[in-house]
Amino acid sequence: MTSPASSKQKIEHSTCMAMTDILNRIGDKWTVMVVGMLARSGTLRFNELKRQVNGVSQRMLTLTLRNLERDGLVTRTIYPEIPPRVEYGLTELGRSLKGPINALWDWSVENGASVIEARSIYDARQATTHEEPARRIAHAR
Amino acid sequence: MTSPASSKQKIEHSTCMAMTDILNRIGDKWTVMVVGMLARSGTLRFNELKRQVNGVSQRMLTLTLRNLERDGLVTRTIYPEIPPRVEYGLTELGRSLKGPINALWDWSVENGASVIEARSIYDARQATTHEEPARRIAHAR
DNA sequence: CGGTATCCATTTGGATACTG
DNA sequence: CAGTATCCAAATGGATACCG
Repeated sequence: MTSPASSKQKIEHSTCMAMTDILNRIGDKWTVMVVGMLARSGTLRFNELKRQVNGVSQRMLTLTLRNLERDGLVTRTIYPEIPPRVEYGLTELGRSLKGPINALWDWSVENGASVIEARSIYDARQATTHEEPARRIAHAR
Repeated sequence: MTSPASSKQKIEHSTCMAMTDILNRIGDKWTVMVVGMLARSGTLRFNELKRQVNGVSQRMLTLTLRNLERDGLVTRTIYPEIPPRVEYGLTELGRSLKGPINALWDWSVENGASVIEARSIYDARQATTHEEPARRIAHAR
């Protein structure tokens, strides 16, 4: 049931879907790091990536790269040599993601400390055995 | 402040930590939608939010809001009335997230279709019972 | 109205072993 | 080197019931 313009400007459902979809891709544990590394280096081999993305397991790097390849963000080039060589790089579409990711990256660098601080304040408040509520309560009118 | 030409060479570990940390917050299933709604409306009550964020359960909305409050991105104001009224809004820090989120949102709107298309191409290729490899193979040199 | 508490299914991802 | 395959633990999140 689509109400006729009665409610406020409605955010289009398809738009939300697209956003949710993309967030599911870049919101996982390793994707942004992988894209970031590829953006910096242009092209990297599997184990080069594995070394640069600190802590990623072989399994997860493979899955992350496959998903990125499937979504058209990363190219995978096989060189039929022995030992085998496989190089990963960003597609044009993948490179276009650099902007949004950098925006997020910059925000993190600028405001990460504030978030950490807010957390410790919040946690400290919870730890004060509820002696002091100190919550945000508006005065009754 | 840090080493002079280190920007290209090595990504600072603390920087990656901050980015990972923020991604863990905004990368979950509901956070971006909640922040988006609050950014649009300025302030919303719990059930108003619940109606606008399509599909969110009461539990997850509560958890999402608590995390955002803990991170200093959202304010929670209790009006001691009956029935109770609680209003949520963005903090200054929370509003500063609008930029990066919008960048991502815009990218999704612009490129969402390309990703969907890339997926179906990839999947179709996999479905061709491996008759045609069609993978990206560089010619041996 | 605005939550908690509990239970449970699904998803995610790490460790390990094996392969062409 | 660049993966697969398998197993398993932890995290995520939905459904439901109850509460001040």
